[in-house]
Amino acid sequence: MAQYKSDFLNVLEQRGMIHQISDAEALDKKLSEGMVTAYCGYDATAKSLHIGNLMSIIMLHWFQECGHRPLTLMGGATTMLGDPTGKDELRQMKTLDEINGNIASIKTAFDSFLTYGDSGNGAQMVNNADWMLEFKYIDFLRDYGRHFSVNRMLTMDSVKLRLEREQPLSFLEFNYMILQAYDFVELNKRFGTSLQLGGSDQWGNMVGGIDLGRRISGAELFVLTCPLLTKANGEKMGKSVGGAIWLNGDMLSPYDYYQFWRNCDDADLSKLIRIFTKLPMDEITKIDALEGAEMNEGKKILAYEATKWLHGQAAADDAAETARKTFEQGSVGADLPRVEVKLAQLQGEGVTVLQAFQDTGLASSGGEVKRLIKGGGARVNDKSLSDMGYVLSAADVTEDGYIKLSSGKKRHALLVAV
RNA sequence: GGAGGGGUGGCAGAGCGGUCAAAUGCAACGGACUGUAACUCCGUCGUCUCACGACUACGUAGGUUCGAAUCCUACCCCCUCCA
Repeated sequence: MAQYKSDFLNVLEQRGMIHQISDAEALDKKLSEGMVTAYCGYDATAKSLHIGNLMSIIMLHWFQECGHRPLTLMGGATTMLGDPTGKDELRQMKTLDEINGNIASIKTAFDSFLTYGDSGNGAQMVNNADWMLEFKYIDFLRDYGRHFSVNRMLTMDSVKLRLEREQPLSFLEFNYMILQAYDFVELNKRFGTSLQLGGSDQWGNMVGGIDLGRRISGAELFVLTCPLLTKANGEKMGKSVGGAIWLNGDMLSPYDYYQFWRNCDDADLSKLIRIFTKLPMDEITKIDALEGAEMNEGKKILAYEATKWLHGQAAADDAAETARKTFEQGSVGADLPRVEVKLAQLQGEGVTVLQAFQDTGLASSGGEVKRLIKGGGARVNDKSLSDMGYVLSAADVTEDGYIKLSSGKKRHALLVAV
């Protein structure tokens, strides 16, 4: 394991977050000599970032923690181009309003990891729409286009692989690396940014910025990538029952977020806890030593710490408590998803389980509920349900005022009588 | 602009006039086993009824057929080669 002079690189190294560095030695030197400004770019395609973006945010966190200044670059302009990769006929171009709304919404997650401020090493949020929307095509080509060799671009993995597999590659996409390279140079000009962080899949584009910087202004720029987050079995990480693991609480509840980490593979625990919690290394080492069923304790710590970091202590406590009650006591926690029903309706015609399971989001169609019941995975108040025509009535409401519905062992929801 | 190939379920990828709601793999969901793990095994996997059956689906719109994802026409999109 390499030893670095700078705190930042040492921290990342310890936590297994370094994949490649453009010039490790020179960067290390620079970082140890004084404050450096670094950035990482994010798309504003959704209202929330997801777990795939989290590692880079955490890199920025440590960066700031080590006394440097992080910038979060929102791709306000680049997002407007839409993601051309999708095969959908209607590649949805986002409107400026949508994008700006997304950006505002996304920022809430950053706040958990970075301290924004104008002075010292306060983090700053910037938006490439501020400079890109005004581009004049001809000027841009003259000033920057000439620095890019198509021959070279064709040899980059992102392009080469696509061409080899005979996959379509639009001109738009082909330009992405140029725009991204330009961002780096612009940020260097505006903020003295000299380091770009990102995922290893971005390496090619990021390095493009180094070259451009050298040609345009002779600036010495660096790039550092983190490994791509994959599960031990090689699958991409970041999906759960409901879909993507969003960082915003209104897109994915803290409880679900907690459960996501709680359910990680044994083989990933050690890796994840280093990256996604800020536990000191000596505690992490202890957790590394856990074996077999003991690892569940480690996973609880991972889940708790990761949730705490993102959603705060109170939310993490609630999530942990709900998980404990639900799984260890078989009772009910406050954080389980709940849906209201009118008491009068329960007393009257009642609610079919078919409907109830759909209302609570445990199933998306009547057929799915039926299959669930057939397979023996549906439960009402923890009692296995076999009658698919069953109608919930007031009699099913527990003394606490709800009906607990479960799909399998892990997914629960409450129907609350009001 | 010319020639050819193609658009099928979340993805990949068969089918090429009826037996196709559409093989197979992956993903997903449930069950068993467990440690709220992994592995393995079993079941499910368009909607509605769930028993039969009905309906909607194979780029879009028409057409030919008793009958089409499969044939024809037009349109849209993608790919390859030539110019």
